[in-house]
Amino acid sequence: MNFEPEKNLNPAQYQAVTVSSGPVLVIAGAGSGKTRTIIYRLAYLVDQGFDPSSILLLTFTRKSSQEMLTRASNLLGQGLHGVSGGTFHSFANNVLRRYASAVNFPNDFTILDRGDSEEVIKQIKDLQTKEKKDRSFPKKGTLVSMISKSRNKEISLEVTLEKDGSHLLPYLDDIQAIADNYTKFKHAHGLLDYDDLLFLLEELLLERQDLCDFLRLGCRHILVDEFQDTNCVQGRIIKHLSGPEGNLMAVGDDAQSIYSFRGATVSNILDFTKIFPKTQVIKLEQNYRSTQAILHLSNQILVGAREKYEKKLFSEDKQGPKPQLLRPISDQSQAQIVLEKIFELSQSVGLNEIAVLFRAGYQSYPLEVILNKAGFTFQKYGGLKFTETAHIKDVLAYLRLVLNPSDLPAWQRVMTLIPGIGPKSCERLYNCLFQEDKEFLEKTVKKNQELYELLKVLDQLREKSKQPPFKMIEQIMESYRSLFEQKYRDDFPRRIAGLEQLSQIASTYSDLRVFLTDMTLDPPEQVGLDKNHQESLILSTVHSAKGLEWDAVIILDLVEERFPSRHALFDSDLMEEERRLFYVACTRAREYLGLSLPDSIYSRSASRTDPTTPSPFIQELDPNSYEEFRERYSGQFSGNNFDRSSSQVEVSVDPGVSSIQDFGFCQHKIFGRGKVVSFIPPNKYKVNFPGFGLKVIQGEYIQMEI
DNA sequence: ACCTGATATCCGATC
DNA sequence: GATATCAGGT
Repeated sequence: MNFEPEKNLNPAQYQAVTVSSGPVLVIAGAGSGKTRTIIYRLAYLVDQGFDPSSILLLTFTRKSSQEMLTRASNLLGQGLHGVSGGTFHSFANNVLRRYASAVNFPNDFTILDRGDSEEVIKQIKDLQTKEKKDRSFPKKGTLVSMISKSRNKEISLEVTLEKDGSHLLPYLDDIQAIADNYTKFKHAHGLLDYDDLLFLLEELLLERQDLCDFLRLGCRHILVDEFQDTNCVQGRIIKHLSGPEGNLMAVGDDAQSIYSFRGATVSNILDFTKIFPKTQVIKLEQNYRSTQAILHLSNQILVGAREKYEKKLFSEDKQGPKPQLLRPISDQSQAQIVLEKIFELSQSVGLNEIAVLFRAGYQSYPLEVILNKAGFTFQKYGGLKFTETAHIKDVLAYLRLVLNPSDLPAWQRVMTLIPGIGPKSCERLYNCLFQEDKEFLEKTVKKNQELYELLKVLDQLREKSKQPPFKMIEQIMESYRSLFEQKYRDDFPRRIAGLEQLSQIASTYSDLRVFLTDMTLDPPEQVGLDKNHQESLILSTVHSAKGLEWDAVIILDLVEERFPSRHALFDSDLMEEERRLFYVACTRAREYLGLSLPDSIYSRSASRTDPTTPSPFIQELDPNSYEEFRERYSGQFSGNNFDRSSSQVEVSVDPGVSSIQDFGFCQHKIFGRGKVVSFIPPNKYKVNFPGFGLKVIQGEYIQMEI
């Protein structure tokens, strides 16, 4: 047995692992062995004789909770059966599957994913705005975002719009009405979206003391990972569950809070000690992951951050090369240069130890094309999920109807596959299903062989709802195939492969309900083409890279309007979050960090190439903390071209291409001290003020520091 | 009345 | 690349 905490942990980690009870807050800096600490904590609790089934482990993904449990049981040499682990949403789901009826909701509800919610919203919107055809009316995606954001942040729609989309304020009443109807609709059809899962769980805990007490038996020890990304309801749920004993350990890092758009609030961490007065705070400050050079650069990013829990990350002197600032001429050549860099890196580290990170899913597109051409296998995290493709959703909709016949969105999916049936006919048919008067239904079925087929299959499935899910998929495929062929004539083979994969995934499940829940709550990432599980490069959004680490990391598009995202440019809170996001990205790297900053970017809307402005986060860095490499017009980018002084010279050669210059800091009467980022002729400056964001200011209003 | 196919606009991250 | 609307077909 190798469970020897005193040997394998540093003093702070050891303290966190063996702390006796009561509320504990662990502030764990990036790479400080946070996962390791949680794993040892789990093992320790069981080793101390606590019943595994009284432990609840809440993590950000199900995968990470499973991994932690496996590693903990390896450590102990005994299984950890009975520990409940998963995300907040999956925990809520598990409780509500049993007790939703206690708060007046059917136990066999269907969970709506983002796309489902959008469909519902769209219909409500169409119904409401029948007469007007207003082109600037918010689209379904925007509507869902706003409504969800208002719920997650627990502020009114009005305030949400004021803060995040003031141009939509004229539509406030319409949006409010849509939101209200959306709630009614979900209730009428037994549907819950992600947010509902949490709020309904809270309602249950509040209103049913008996159930709350019962559930607490399984939560004598609660461990919450990534606590900085919990929102208000999640905070309250934990408080209810931990009860008066408060055996709660929250682990997180305020500097890595990157989910404010989902209502996550750092105040859950910052106010923790107020909510749980007897809290012990333990800080893990030793970084084991990154080299000194990477850590040095990353720490600089946080220098300008506004509010933070004081902590100082330090590391053993782990040596390594300076981070590199790669400066391709365009975003197109960026793909080429990154490919070459990957190739170079792959000589010394495995492909699966290299990751390319970016702010938004579409930014990896040019790189993906080039990687495919070059025959590199890669896996992409973030972006479109496997279950979000139309044909997969079609099949899942059949299955949803087996469990919840009042799931109107699912009916619409399967019925509108049939030629001649659109949303309107579907709704009429749907109403017939639940009414005495079946005339319209019978008439349509007689006329429409395919509809008859569909209903027959669904009846068969419902009769045998206990059979394994993959069997059901087989049956569905028989009737679905011809509809499918008509609908997806163009890229038939790829989609067929997807359905086979779905069937394969399904074959690992015996229960339909569990299968469907996992597909919405924890969908498989895009299933790659590499069947033999060969090691492959990782492409990932920064958000999806949370908690992961690689030997080599390259970050794309460190350019204003991309990273930081355009949305954040003039909102100081969002700007702070972009900063933390960049911090998270950099601290994923162990040995090599590459920052790519293209000088120009192709804009599809204008169909031309525009010069870029370097990201303010790059401009704030001390130029000595990285090495700069420029792509030459004359030939391919290579390390031999490296010439530090040349970057200054090239500015005069090509004025269209901006360059990084150190303008130093300045003072402003209102905004305080800020980093001057660029000079805008004739006499303005762009300045980044910590806490206020990027501002363009007249020269006479600021005072330069010497 | 309702469904289907063709053309202008907008683009964030996730459970 | 998706979404939203408009025009033509049953």
